[in-house]
Formats: sequence, C-alpha cells, structure tokens
Amino acid sequence: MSARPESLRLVPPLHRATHAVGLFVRSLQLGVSQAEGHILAHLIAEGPSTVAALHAAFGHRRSTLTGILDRLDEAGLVSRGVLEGDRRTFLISLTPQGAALAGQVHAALAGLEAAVAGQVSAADLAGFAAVVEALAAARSPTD
Amino acid sequence: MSARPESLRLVPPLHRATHAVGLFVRSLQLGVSQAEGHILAHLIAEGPSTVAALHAAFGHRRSTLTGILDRLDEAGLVSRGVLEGDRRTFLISLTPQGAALAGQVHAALAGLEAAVAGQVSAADLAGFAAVVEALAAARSPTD
DNA sequence: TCCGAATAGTTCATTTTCGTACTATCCGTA
DNA sequence: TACGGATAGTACGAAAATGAACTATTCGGA
Repeated sequence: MSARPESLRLVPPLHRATHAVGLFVRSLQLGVSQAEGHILAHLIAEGPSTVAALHAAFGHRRSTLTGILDRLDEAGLVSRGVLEGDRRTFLISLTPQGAALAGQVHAALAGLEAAVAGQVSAADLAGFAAVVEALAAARSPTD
Repeated sequence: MSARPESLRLVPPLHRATHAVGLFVRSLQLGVSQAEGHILAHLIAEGPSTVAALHAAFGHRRSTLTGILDRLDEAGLVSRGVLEGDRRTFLISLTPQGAALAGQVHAALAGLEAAVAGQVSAADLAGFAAVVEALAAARSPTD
C-alpha cells in the first residue's frame, strides 16, 4: 500500500562521495587507514592539534580518537606533547616520519580536489560549500 | 622545516556534513543506527533491493551488509526473499513494520533536505550535485 | 554436456569504533 | 583557600565493521 516516497537527492550522493574518498585514501597503499590518513592530513595542514580539535574536525568520538592516536603513536607517526599552560591537554604533533607520510596523503587529497575543481565551475564549488555547510548546521527536527 | 600545505577545501567539509547527517539520524531516536537507517530509507525509496545494490549505494563491505541485514531481519524490519530466476541472490524487502519505520526515517531525511534546500539557491544545489559526482567519480592517481 | 571462471552472499576471526565511567586539571566564586 | 562545575582525555567492555576464506549458483565456451 505505502507508495514509495520521492528519492532523496542530497544524502545518498553525499554518502557516495564520502565512500569514494575513503576508497581513494585506501588506494594510496600507504599503510594507513582512512581515518588515520585524514588525521595525518589534518595535522600537516593545520599544525599540531588537540584531541578536541580533531574531534571537532572529524566527528569521531573522543574515545575513538584515543585509539587512532594510540596506533599512530605506536607506529611512530605522531607524538603527544603537553600543552603549555594546560596540563589536561595533549598537543598531537607529527613526527618527521609522520610528516613525510602525512605529506603524501595530503598531496594525494589535494590532487583529488584539484581534479574535481578542474571539472566543475567556481560557482559549483561555492554551491557545494554552501550546501555542505547547511547540512552540517542542520539539527534534529525536535530541538 | 616542511611548510604547511594549503588546507583542503572539499574533503573536510564533506566529512563534517556526513557526520552531521549521521548525528541527525541518531537524534531521531528510532532505535536504528545510522547505517540501518540509511538502508531502510533506501529500501522504501527504491523498493526491494539485492545486497549488491545496497553495496553499490552505500559502499559498505558485503560482509558488513550481511551483519546489518541480520540485525534488521532479527528486528523484523526486513525479510530476505529469493530472487526469481537467480537462486544465488536475495531480494531484501521491508516488512510492514520495517516500512513504517523506514517511512519515518525517510521523512526525517527529506525534511532535512528540504531545510537545506530552503537555505541555499538552486544553483548551489546544482553545484553540490556536480562536485559530489566529480568526487565520486575520482579514482586513484595511479590508475 | 562439462568445466573453469565469475557472481552472490555468508561465516568467522580480527580490528575498529563506540558508550559509559573514570581521573586529572582548570575556572569561577565565595 | 576551598569547592562545585566544566573541560580534556583515557580505560575498558560491548557492539559494529572489516578482510579472507568459503559455499552455492550462474554463465560461457570447448
């Protein structure tokens, strides 16, 4: 009985794109997972970051980040330093090894972005930014 | 020494948006996870689907989908029927219960999309579609 | 018809992620 | 200084996602 509703137009393409980016990172064969790769790329682009900053950037649970950082730390790619003036806070920094790897990940992602930018107009890029921002700002219908 | 590269402009916002949509589904409090919610929404929008079709739509591993479908099946929300003419293939269908729940998830996502659409221009939406499609079509730099 | 390759999906052990509870530190105010 | 509340991050057990190996079925050509 229930008629099929209209297909969604934003959410499924968003998922496909996210998935494609994940496959892309994986295809680099750099020995880091998708999550780890994005963390590395963030660190080299933004500099040393706190766990909270990474949490805000990616949305992983803080406990998940602890695990990811444990692995990166154990692999010698990042180090946890104390933040001057706040002993609760760790500042996550890339080691030289980590920076080298992060550079590769970041360059690959930048290449991906450049390839996309070459295929669409500046207005399209602006539209993407606007829609993505609106999605990210959206909240539950009940609050 | 290594200078910071330019920040990425597409990939991080993409992740934030995907994360926000996940939070949105979770906030519905319908008792389904993000992944389960999206599967349900897909099924009600597209009709009965094979595992392979869901795999193509979302990018989960086939074994991951088996697990998700096991849970949905156990919860009485979907059923696995044999596909006429190919006994390897299951056709995943919503049960009446599943359809009711899927309708709620779908409606909420449609509401989210409508809210976004109300905040941006038609050109922005077109730009989003173009960029997302280009991202999804992107491949490894080495192949 | 027969057989090898391809396809569809599952099973199972491992890895990753998550939610909750917890410790440590900082801030503001009395 | 003391103290309640907020913030930063971790520990740990449970749930979910993953990859590799496997079964069953279909397809295509000799």
